Amino acid sequence: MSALSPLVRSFVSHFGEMGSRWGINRTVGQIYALIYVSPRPLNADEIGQSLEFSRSNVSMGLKELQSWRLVNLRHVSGDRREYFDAPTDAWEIFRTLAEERRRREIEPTLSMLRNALLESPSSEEDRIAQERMKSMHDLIELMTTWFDDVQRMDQKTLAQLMKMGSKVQRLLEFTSKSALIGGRSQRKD
Amino acid sequence: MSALSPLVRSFVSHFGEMGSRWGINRTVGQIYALIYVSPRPLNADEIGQSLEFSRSNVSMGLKELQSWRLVNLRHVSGDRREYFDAPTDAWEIFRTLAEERRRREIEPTLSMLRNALLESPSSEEDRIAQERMKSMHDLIELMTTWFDDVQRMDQKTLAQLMKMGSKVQRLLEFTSKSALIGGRSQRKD
DNA sequence: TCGGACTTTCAGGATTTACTGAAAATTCAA
DNA sequence: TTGAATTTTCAGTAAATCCTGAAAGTCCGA
Repeated sequence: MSALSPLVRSFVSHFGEMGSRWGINRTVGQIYALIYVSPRPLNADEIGQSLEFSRSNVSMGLKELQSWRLVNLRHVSGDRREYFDAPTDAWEIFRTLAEERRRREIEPTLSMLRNALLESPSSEEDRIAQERMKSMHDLIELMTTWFDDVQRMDQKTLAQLMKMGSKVQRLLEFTSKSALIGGRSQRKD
Repeated sequence: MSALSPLVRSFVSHFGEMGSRWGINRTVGQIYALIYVSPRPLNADEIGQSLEFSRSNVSMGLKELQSWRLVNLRHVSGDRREYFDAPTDAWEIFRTLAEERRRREIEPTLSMLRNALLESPSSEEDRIAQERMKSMHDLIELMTTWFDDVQRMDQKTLAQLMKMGSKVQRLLEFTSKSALIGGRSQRKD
């Protein structure tokens, strides 16, 4: 990690250390951190030099980050090399991460559960197992549907909702009495 | 995986395969899946036999699952062995998981960011880096505070809110006009 | 306090994952 | 086309992680 300020260095190191907990490796975490705080797009050589990784390692790390949609490929005019920067809008990053994790970590399970629930249980044990799978399935489905809905909301509304926190409860109590706005009567649940 | 029904077997295998994406290992994933669908608490020997893992591996896996609070230790009267079962309430499981992930995967980063934001930037690059760290910090803090709030809500309200989905937007628009319920005016933001 | 039933620890081997350097592939200007 | 600049691939090695069996530890009834 040559020529990095102590501030950036500690940020980058932290992302390296946390990487494995977050399901990416040390290298990928550090590359992301470096790009995220960089004031301008970086090319692979710069990254490799700053972090002291081999050129090929940087190349693979960038591929991984692109697959997570956490970095953007840029071109600098008059330069053939590929430059990378990262979205800086925290909400956007969060949404991207959530989408990707959903696709990789949740959808496969949802689909396995759906299949399992089609079988007819052949024993009491299986009946109970299936019952538990169903409650897991239903919660995941509720949450992902909700997440879809939330994603469709504009950022301002979302921020307002989050800042309200649990006060939204009072609001719901009030409206359910006055029947101003109902739930989703059309949805089976 | 001896003596498991095909239904349970495929559920268990799936958790094994997904384990690494979820930040646990294959063994731990499978042990959890087995306990989750089991109609009664299981002891370590039963688990080891069903999954064909060594006794010591089961022991370590159970420790890990206990540290995630995903399994409960039980005692069966007249039996000295330790038995384990898993909470079956999906909401409870979700909350537990969210709390533990927060503690392990988010809090350390939040605290690193807080430290980094105390420094005074010694260059333009550091100033920009710090700015980006601040927006990351602020979003994480907003989300975790919101999560705390949500956790305090009862399950019924929460389910209602989620089922409403993006319709909550109309509700917020309505109330902000009527000024019935405000945001958190006391919070600096 | 002995001994057996049970659980945990841990060193070392097995497996998986990460990383490198060299070579191949691609891209583009001339 | 050619060839220099750049990126990607990949086989081999390094490192990390997982898993096991053996031994140590704990617990409790007799």
